[in-house]
Amino acid sequence: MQLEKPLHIHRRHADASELAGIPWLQLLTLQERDKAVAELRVGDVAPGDFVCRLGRPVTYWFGVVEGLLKMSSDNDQGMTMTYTGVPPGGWFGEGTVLKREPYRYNIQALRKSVVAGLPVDTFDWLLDHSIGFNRFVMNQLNERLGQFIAAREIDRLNNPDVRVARSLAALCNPVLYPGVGDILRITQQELAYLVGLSRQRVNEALSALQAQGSLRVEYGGLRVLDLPGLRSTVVGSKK
DNA sequence: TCATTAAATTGTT
DNA sequence: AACAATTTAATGA
Repeated sequence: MQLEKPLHIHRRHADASELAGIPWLQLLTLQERDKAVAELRVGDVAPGDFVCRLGRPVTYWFGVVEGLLKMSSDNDQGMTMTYTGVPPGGWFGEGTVLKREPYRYNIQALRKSVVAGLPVDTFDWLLDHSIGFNRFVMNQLNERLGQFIAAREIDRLNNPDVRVARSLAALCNPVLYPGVGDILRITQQELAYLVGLSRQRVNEALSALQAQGSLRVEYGGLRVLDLPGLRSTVVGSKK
């Protein structure tokens, strides 16, 4: 499977550009923000590195500043199933942090990435003190619920083009992943890995989606032109 | 800053 | 899975 890599990546403080990539900071008051920034840590992770592992105690609430992570889980047979990718702007694990449960999944870097972490105690403090923070977390939980329902549907789809379209739409969710914008930085190989198809098939699907005008294929990424169109893509064409 | 080279990504079979 | 073509990143003058 995968190599065991060091788990704790929190190293330095975030610089200005990294702070700008953390969506919930702007919802805080100055005092709250100061405290959060003081406790925030960022670190670089290499492809294959684990950000958190299933079963380990919760230490941080994590977010992606740059790069791409993969959320996966191992079933009892040791098979790894991938739930979703986590692009820039995505924060995850509120549920486990809230309940102080062990992580229920693995988070692994798909490529070289910058990850930010907020210590659980600071998370709790913000939850107790900040209206803006509460609103963000609530929004996040609600939106993620929708994502999981959509993910189950995607799993049942047998048409590769549609699977790719829906998965892409999920990765471009502006609420969960505000750091993405209209260009999603992801290679066809990475997308293939997330969706569970061959790179060739993904390439073919992307060409079809480009022909239908939903996106444009670019080097190292995709420009999303019609997000609703991606979501409603059906076999053959748009709904 | 520019030119050259290496590495990464894509399109195709 | 392999290959060539294309794009980006890295290097050094």
